[in-house]
Amino acid sequence: MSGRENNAATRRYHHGELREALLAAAEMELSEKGEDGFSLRSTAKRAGVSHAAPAHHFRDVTALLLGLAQRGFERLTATMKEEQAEAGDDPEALYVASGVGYIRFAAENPALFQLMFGPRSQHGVPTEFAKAADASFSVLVNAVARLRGAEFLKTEDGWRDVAAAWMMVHGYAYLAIGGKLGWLTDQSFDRQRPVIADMVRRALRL
Amino acid sequence: MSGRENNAATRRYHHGELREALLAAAEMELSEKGEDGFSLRSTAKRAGVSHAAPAHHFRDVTALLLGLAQRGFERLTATMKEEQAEAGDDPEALYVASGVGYIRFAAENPALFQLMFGPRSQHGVPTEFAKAADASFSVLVNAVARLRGAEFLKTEDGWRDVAAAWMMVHGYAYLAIGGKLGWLTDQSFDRQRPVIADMVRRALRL
DNA sequence: GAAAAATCTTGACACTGACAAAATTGGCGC
DNA sequence: GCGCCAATTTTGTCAGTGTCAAGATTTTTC
Repeated sequence: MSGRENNAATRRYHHGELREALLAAAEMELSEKGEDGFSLRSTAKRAGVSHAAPAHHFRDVTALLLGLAQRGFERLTATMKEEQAEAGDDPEALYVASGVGYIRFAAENPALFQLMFGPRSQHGVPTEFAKAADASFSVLVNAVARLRGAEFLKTEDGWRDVAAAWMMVHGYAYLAIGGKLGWLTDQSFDRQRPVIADMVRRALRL
Repeated sequence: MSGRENNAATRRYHHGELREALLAAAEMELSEKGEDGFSLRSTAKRAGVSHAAPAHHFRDVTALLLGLAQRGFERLTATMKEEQAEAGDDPEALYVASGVGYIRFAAENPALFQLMFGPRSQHGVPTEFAKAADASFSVLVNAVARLRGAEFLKTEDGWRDVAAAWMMVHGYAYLAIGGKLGWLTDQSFDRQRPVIADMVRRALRL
């Protein structure tokens, strides 16, 4: 025997997967306490290591949160593609589905979503982070491209369409999280779908 | 003489207007260091008082920031009405102007704007705060009402219009602040106005 | 199998927000 | 004028935070 059971992993001196464990612990910490109230020491405790252990995997607390946000973008991309997959291949349905996925992710991961677009994620982010964020953005861009044509996207009006779509879904997501849309968000997400579809279509005047 | 000059006020033992001075200092602190990095002790120092002085005017740091956010909403309301005043009395121009004001305020006070809609301002806010926030919202609601008719606003479709308008301006504001709209925000605000008008009109399919 | 690198722990430091107790001041009745 | 009370501010303290340095332990490499 060798005392190899613990919270998150086999618990020897060298954890082995501490980086992953820290990200998982950080997500729990984030969704429980919010970005304010988030504590590095507390997440370390959650992962079953000492308070200084994270330093070898993340330079500082911002680096940890940025790593978490990066994972968030990857999952956001996945959620949008998920919705797309269930929408068939009609371009308009595909476009709407992208927006629905965006908003569903935000509703299911409110604290994480706010972190992904919060002040920490704005200036001077590492390249990998920017790539993950761009990938999410691209899902929307591609959906609009399939609807309007790839050529159109190179024009000013094309970018306006993309921007409008993004603004609309982002605004929906943010206000919903903030509880400003009580008459909507009191209902189940499935009952919001037609409203979301309406909103998303407005952005492109569909 | 009586040693009555200092940073913010006349600097006797009883400050006299400490509450105001703290809010002013807090806004500087916020725009310089952001919501992360905001320090109560540092703002107290800015206002020229000891670290525990704010306690008698604000229960804790959240109460101070909420007071600041409340002022923010009052100024947001003012900015929207300002734009309305310069827009004549055409209902559509009035509606567009409301959105422009919303976005201009956000662009001019990014950190404050994020505070006003951040996690701190979401659950269990004091009544006065909610009133100030509602007042800002009402400017938009009234603009839509003047455009669509007050009766229409009581219907589901009416609320959808209001929500769509809010989502669009909020999304624009947030993405602009986050630097996601570089091709737009690199330009002066006045050159953004036609784009903003376009976006805001999309929300109501005008 | 020993040396080197990576990983984790312990200990320390300055800083933070919050609380308690003492000090200072302004306002009130007299 | 005087004295007392309440409001305000200061000083002192405490637990908790993020980060750094040094030591302990393990894995890897040669």
